Amino acid sequence: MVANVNDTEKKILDAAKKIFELSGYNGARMQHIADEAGISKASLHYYFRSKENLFERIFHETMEEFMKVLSTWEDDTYKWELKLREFVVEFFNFLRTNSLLFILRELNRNPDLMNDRPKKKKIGFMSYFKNLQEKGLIQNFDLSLMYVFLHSLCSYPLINKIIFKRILMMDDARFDSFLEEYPNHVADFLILFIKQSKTKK
Amino acid sequence: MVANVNDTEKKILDAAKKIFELSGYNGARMQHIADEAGISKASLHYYFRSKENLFERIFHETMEEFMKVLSTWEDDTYKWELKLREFVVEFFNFLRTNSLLFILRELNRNPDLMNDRPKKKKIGFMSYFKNLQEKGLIQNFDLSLMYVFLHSLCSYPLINKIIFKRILMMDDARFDSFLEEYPNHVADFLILFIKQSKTKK
DNA sequence: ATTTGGTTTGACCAAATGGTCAACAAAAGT
DNA sequence: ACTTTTGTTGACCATTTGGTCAAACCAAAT
Repeated sequence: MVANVNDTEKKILDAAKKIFELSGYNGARMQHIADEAGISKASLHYYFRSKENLFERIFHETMEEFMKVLSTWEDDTYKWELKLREFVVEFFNFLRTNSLLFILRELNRNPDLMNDRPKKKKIGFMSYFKNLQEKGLIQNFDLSLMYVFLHSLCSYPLINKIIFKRILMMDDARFDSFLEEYPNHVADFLILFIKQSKTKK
Repeated sequence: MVANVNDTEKKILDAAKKIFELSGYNGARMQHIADEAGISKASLHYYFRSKENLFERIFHETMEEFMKVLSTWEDDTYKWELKLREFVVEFFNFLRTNSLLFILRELNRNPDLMNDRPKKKKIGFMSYFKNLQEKGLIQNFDLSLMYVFLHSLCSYPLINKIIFKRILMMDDARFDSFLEEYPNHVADFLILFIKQSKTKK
């Protein structure tokens, strides 16, 4: 029986994402991807002309999802403390199931991957807090710094899991329960950071 | 003229570190390493039996340097705020010239690389602050959390350079000057974090 | 039943790559 | 001077790997 085209394509994309994330572009083998998708290598090449081709598809789709989560800063009526906490929790959970290390590794290998992307119009985070600053609801501190803090605190614990577990002597269960509470601590911390910040530039 | 053995070995290690950091284990080519070191591929194999062999040498040496910097918490007479700030600045500058992404990427590829290592006796950071807590100089908050914060804030901006530059719309010069002041902001933040922390466990 | 057009695959290929080896070169003993 | 040990290398090898292709397969249209 011949599977539906889109079905096969989906199986390939799922398999490819898994293998690329696990092994990176250079470590991934077309044969492994084919095996994982349950098809022949020749079929794989029938759907995607080349490894490069397939890889770029996966990479850009992952970036797309990533950017989508980052742009959920539409102004609503929450207090900003709540909004920030909600974002941190959501962002963190997204990162838990999407390998950011994959993105970083491949971007480091080939920075051009970034240039291929369409220019992003606006950063949700930036305009949201700029707005608060203009309204005088929070102090006029450096938003770039806070952006970097936010991302660092959310991303790094997940890509550095192995080392943290080892150094903090936590087994998987302990570390997982640590991660469970973690985003709320991050939110606490960022809120504190904002509230105590003095105006400067 | 035949170069000194140790000299050649050094050239190889330097070349290998450069190539491995740039391309990762799977992306690195023995020929490239040989070229970079200015010797033949056969000579490379004369000094290091295999790629795996050479790689592990580089990996463990890098880990060693890394751990050395992390252990500079010998108790001295500084106020802890000063000590912390000094550590952050030093650690951050170390990270600027040593690719941590390399470590993370390869550890992700093969977690056993960590198990090969001799067990580390003590984490300088932990005992230093535990000591302060026992003396009642700081509150009794969760040190693991602060450890993760410290590392995340120091490490991530450097391994995520490419994306941050793009999103914050900074050119190399702007981003470099941002990084110049950065560790002091991190120190400010961590000090604030410690001072306002309530006792909990 | 036959044709048609898309899908699937085993077999195969050329290039790349880690690794070997015999021969040679340079130092170091003697 | 000579022998031995240590370095060095071009040529070569076996395997892996991305990619191709002709033949087979299959569902739907005729």
